[in-house]
Amino acid sequence: MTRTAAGEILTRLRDAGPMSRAELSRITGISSAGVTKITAQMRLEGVIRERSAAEAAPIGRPPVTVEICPESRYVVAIHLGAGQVHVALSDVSLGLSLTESLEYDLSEPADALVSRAAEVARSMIVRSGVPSERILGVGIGVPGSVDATGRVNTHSILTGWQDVHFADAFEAELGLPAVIEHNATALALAECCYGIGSEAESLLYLLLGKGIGAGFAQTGPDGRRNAVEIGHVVVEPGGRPCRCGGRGCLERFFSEEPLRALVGDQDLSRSDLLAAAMQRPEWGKVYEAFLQALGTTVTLLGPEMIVLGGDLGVAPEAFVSELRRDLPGRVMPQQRDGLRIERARFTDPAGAYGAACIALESFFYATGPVAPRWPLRRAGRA
Amino acid sequence: MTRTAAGEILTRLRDAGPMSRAELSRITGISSAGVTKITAQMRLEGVIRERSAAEAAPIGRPPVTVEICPESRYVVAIHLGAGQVHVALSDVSLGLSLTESLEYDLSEPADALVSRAAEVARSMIVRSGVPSERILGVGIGVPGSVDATGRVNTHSILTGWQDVHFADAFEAELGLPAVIEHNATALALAECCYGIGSEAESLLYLLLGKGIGAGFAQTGPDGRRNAVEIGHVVVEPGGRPCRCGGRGCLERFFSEEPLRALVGDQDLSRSDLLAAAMQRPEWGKVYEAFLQALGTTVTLLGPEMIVLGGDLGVAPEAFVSELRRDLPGRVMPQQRDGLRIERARFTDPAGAYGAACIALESFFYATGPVAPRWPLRRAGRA
DNA sequence: TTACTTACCTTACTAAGTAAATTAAGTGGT
DNA sequence: ACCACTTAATTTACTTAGTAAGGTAAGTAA
Repeated sequence: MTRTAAGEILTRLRDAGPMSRAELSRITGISSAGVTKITAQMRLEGVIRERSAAEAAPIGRPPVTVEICPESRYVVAIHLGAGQVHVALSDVSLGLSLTESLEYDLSEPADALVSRAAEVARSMIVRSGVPSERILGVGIGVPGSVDATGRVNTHSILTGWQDVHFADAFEAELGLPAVIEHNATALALAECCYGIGSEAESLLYLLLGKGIGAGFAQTGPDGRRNAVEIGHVVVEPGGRPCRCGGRGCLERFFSEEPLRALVGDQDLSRSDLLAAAMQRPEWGKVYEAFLQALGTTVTLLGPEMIVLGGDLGVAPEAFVSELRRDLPGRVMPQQRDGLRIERARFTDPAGAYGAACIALESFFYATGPVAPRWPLRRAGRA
Repeated sequence: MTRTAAGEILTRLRDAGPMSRAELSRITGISSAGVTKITAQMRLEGVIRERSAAEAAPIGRPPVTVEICPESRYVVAIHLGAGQVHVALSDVSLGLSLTESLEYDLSEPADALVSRAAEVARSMIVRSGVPSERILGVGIGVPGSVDATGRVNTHSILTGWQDVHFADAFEAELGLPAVIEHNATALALAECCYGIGSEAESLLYLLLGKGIGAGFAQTGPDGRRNAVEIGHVVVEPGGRPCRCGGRGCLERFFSEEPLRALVGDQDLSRSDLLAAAMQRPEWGKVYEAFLQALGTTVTLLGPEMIVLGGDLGVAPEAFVSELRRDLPGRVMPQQRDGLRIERARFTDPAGAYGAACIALESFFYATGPVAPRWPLRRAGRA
């Protein structure tokens, strides 16, 4: 979706690392004059800097390498998880400088939650000492579906939210532009751009927690991204009823509650749950259901990589190696060859990384539906 | 993916019908000055015309309605189906003025087929009497996967083609720019833009023929489209081997060959096959497999409408009504509510409509990866 | 020193739009 | 008949984001 030459240049510098203006011109197709002009502007804005040339070519004028200044701009990341909110401040290389979390009750009204999260964000901004004009915007990750404009949370099963205008709400609270995205989708993009999937063209991010969800992301201009309701793929037609209204959904087999029931231990930490479940005789059926749903998802969406996130990111090595062994047999040969299965790189406040990534795409790399905000002089004019 | 204001205006005139410049400005957000300038250029080019105003508002200066001239430009459509090629000439409203078909053997080399198809296209262009500068380009529908650039047929199971550069080949043959797309995907877009799905935001096109395939299309800027390998969704793990390399794929249950085996009649026409199959006692299992794969596909992709194409487009009414009754129970409630199931509007040389649509998107409405070609004066300068 | 190569910058230009003011073409009140 | 009012369309002057062409910078090699 990269639209402007400036966004294209920044994205290349992020993905391929520091390089000379000449090389930028070659790989982007932008004229060298254009690169000069745009990089000059960016240097004025403090967004990129020159670096004392690396290995010069043996001939001709040695190139000057330019690189992104990670701390030149920041975004606020707000991850609304199941009962927990993470707020963080991220630089443009997805480095989180401050993070904070807060608990909430799933029945808490959305607007009350927005106020509390915004208060945390405000105090964090103050504490960080980052001048406000360097903070470009807010990215919000939500545990449910998002409309096409990236402003409304249309539906969240877990909390019961319906058509909540989170972007509007946070913009009003913080005075910064905001975008929202589905949690797993945001994480898919984060892994795709900055994490384990940076070499892959497309990726499916699997998120196991209270439920099981997924997101799909693709790099490049016109790279699409979308939520994937893998938790509600039917793996046992006519099976047990699911909160989604269907029957026999994957989530009724492979998510916290059914796994806990399988293990029969309510005190086990969630990260140990999978290891314990794998010891049970009934595990085979659960694993088969998971494999079937995942195989179908890969067949239909064709990702080059599967990234295991949430509790799957800390799954026992046996689980990962079994999956690497068994999944290829469930997908088409063309997909099978290149298919990689990896653990997620971003953990801990994983959702905050996703939310930050979404904000960066929109407000810094200019690949989202919103105009970039880093040219400060233009923003100052408004 | 609409990028230029000109493309945006044309797309609106297509989707919402003729309207005044003022209204175009309002709904697109383009300044009224811009609309004036752009429409003036388009009128010069002969692409749009004014119409003696419709019902004027009771107050203020009466608006002048503008509309697209369907016969102002043409594209060549080439549909490469299973053993049959359709070549057609289409105006910008997807009206096919000439169509022709030719048979080929599935083992015929791709380049020989290109030559023969191109020869048909050349003679058709001559016969049509359309001046060559009004023919914008070629759209090619292929029975397999296509790379991201819209130029290479990476893989076709039916014919065994691998990495065939159809766009390059037809450009060389015809001297016109070319784009390719997966057949079912092209048809999805055609139904979405001009056919039964014009009110829907997104749609899944199901194509039953020798195999079963599908395509997904979404309207609007950033509207994505992609092939959907529904035929290779596994509906019976460990089942009968499929030519794709997997086992128990839907295509082993629900496509020409297995249906014919079910009915036990080799002479039945393909359009009567489904009706005959529905009478057999084993139909229930086949239908269940279809329902399961389709339900999962809808869950994962979330289309607003399902369009039945190919032999499904002429399926018995009983089939369609059963599907309308049974499918909603297999998808999530949010998807269930708005989900519509309809027969395709484009039949006969259906694939040609798809191919034409793809060409129009790229070369006229400027929503594809290629620059629009309708401004003749610019093209003349090159 | 001179020739050559590659990197980068400057100038002049163009494409594609916008904002603000102006003109056009109707209605209805007096 | 005339004028206020409204909406539509156009014109003018400007802005933004680039490109093309050519010049300058900074090194190596003979």
